[in-house]
Amino acid sequence: MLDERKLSVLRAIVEDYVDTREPVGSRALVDRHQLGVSPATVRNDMAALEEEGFIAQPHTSAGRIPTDKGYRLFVDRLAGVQPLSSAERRAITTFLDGAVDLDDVVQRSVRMLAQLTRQVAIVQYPSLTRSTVRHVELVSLGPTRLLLVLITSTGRVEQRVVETSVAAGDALLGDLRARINTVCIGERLVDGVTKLAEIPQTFAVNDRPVVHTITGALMEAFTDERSDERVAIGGTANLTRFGDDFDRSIRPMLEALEEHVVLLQLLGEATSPSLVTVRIGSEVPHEDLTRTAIVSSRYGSDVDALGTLGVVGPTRMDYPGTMASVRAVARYVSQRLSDG
Amino acid sequence: MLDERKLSVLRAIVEDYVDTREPVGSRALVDRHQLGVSPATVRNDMAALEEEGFIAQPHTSAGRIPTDKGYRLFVDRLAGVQPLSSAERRAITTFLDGAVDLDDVVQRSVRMLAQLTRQVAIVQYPSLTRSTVRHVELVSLGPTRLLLVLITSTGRVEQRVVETSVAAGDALLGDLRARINTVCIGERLVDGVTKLAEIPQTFAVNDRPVVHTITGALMEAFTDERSDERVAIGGTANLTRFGDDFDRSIRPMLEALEEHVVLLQLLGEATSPSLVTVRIGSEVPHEDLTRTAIVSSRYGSDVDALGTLGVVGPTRMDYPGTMASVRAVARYVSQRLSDG
DNA sequence: GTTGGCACTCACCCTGGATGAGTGCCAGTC
DNA sequence: GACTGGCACTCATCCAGGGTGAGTGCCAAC
Repeated sequence: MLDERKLSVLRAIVEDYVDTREPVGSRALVDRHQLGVSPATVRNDMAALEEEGFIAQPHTSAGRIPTDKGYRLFVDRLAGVQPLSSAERRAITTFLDGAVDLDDVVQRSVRMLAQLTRQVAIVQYPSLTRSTVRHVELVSLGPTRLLLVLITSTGRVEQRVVETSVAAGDALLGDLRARINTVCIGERLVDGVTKLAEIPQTFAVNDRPVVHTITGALMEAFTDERSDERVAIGGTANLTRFGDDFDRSIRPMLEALEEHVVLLQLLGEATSPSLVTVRIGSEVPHEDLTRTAIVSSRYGSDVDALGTLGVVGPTRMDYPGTMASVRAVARYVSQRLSDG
Repeated sequence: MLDERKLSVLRAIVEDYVDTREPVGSRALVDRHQLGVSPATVRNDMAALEEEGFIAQPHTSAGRIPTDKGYRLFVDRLAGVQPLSSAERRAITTFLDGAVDLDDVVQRSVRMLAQLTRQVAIVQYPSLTRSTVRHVELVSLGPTRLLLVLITSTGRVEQRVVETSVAAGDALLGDLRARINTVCIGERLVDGVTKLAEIPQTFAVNDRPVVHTITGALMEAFTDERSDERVAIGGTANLTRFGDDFDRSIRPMLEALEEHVVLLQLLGEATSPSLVTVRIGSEVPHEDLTRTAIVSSRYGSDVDALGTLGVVGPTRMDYPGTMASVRAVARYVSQRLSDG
């Protein structure tokens, strides 16, 4: 039903449309590509492709543009993997190597991704619950006031202030600090919680209430879901590059991008690391973004994803290039965060 | 030269133009305001105001719009201070009280400000160098690897990884940690640096190189200027509300907003806390933002500003309302950060 | 100093015809 | 049966031209 040449025609249409932003006609197609057939033949193929729903006409006397279904086929079957240039690889490495801490890594990744793809980039901060504990610190702020500091292997720092009903002595605090760290360091936060729960029992009955308050607050910090919701966004100026009629819909798109929770849903459904997920137009589960495509990838180790990153752009985007960039940055971030 | 009525006319023009986004003519003016004179008289006043450069005509047969100079006069002399409604005050307090840590305070402030003013909001993270030290922690990551953690009174956390040439024993580290904290806690970071510089001499000669490496890295963290450059932005979707011809210039504006360093320059010139600074159109020292106005205020104690926050909007904005919102949020943030 | 009247300007809107890219269909060719 | 050239048709886009009306500046009168 879809022979080789029809697929070539579809590929050519996608490529030209991505390039020129204009509906592509049969004549232009044979001029720009070596299809070896006449415009009339291409027209027949186009009619067939339209019949199948892969391309459409904006209006009667215009050329064709790919539909979401067309892009989908293009991505699944036609897009060759286009590796990054070595210059681009170098740029990623040198720019991101300059980061001094986690915030910096995330910020720079967003910038890099936005610049490489010339689209809106989104990077989720590494999930807290799936990170491992590097260190827990208890800082006394006053007799009954305590600052809890949690440092994860990915470099995230979380803090909480706790009020205890009675003062906790320095000796007790030191003891507790040591106990917590021996038990938790290297554990994933989800696992650390169960370890923390057992700690109070190992203390003298008198001390248990205070210890319980502290470990309780720490357990809360370990499992705070809100902390998993942090994202960084960059390259919003590229929204305007979408062009033409898209400018009208910038508003809702910007609004959607500010709704970080929504974004995370969109990104969250990406599959395993090293795989790049593409969602196109109507496949995007958000009303205001049905005219966009989302290219995303998880980062982290293969067994345990830490977070997701990706870009949002017009369905008319350079899929092979974008996918390559997203994959490259995801790989870099994975590696960077795994060895601290 | 500018009698009372001419000023009223200017005020009326500004208010109507802000309201309707359209050049305002003499008839509309007398209809909407109780000026007590006829359109013809208003026309004479308008001619005088135009002569002085406070208003202008987009084209011959159109109404008048205020110039930057006109807005300036409006802000300086005509804008009554418009206090926030008690509902708005409550909204600010309850929403911001829910913040759990510094990141949260900043994020929520940005959102609040963007929502109140319906414009693009910018909040600078509290300056590191002007904050005071709450706690310094040394975490051993390996025999010669150390994680330095600095926590400030505003809740900022900075971290650095240091490699030492020789291993630092636990006793030494404990000693050093205690020494650093006794000396630095409560000090502003700028002052802490000088205190840190004296620490190595108080240690045994053998230990000095290691101690020196550590305090050196810490001093660097204390004075890292890049850390002062963090800002949060929100409400970019409101850019599209600028309307009309502004939509064209969204691109450069978004780009300017992504250049955080530039933003800080713009904000940085704000004066003391509790005062609100307004820069209008050509007064804004950035090429791509000459069609915008910036309303900003410092936050922090009166003697020592910690950072700046504000909004960027079209010169055609509700100055009294915006100034009130900016002042209110700045006050809240000042108070919130001063008592941790 | 203020007002009503009046001529004038000019952006904006609507209309209608010309233009041309692109299509679908069909008869003819390999 | 697949491909091709020719041809009539469609329709968005562009451009010119006339009408409309908001708003002004000026002037004479109050």
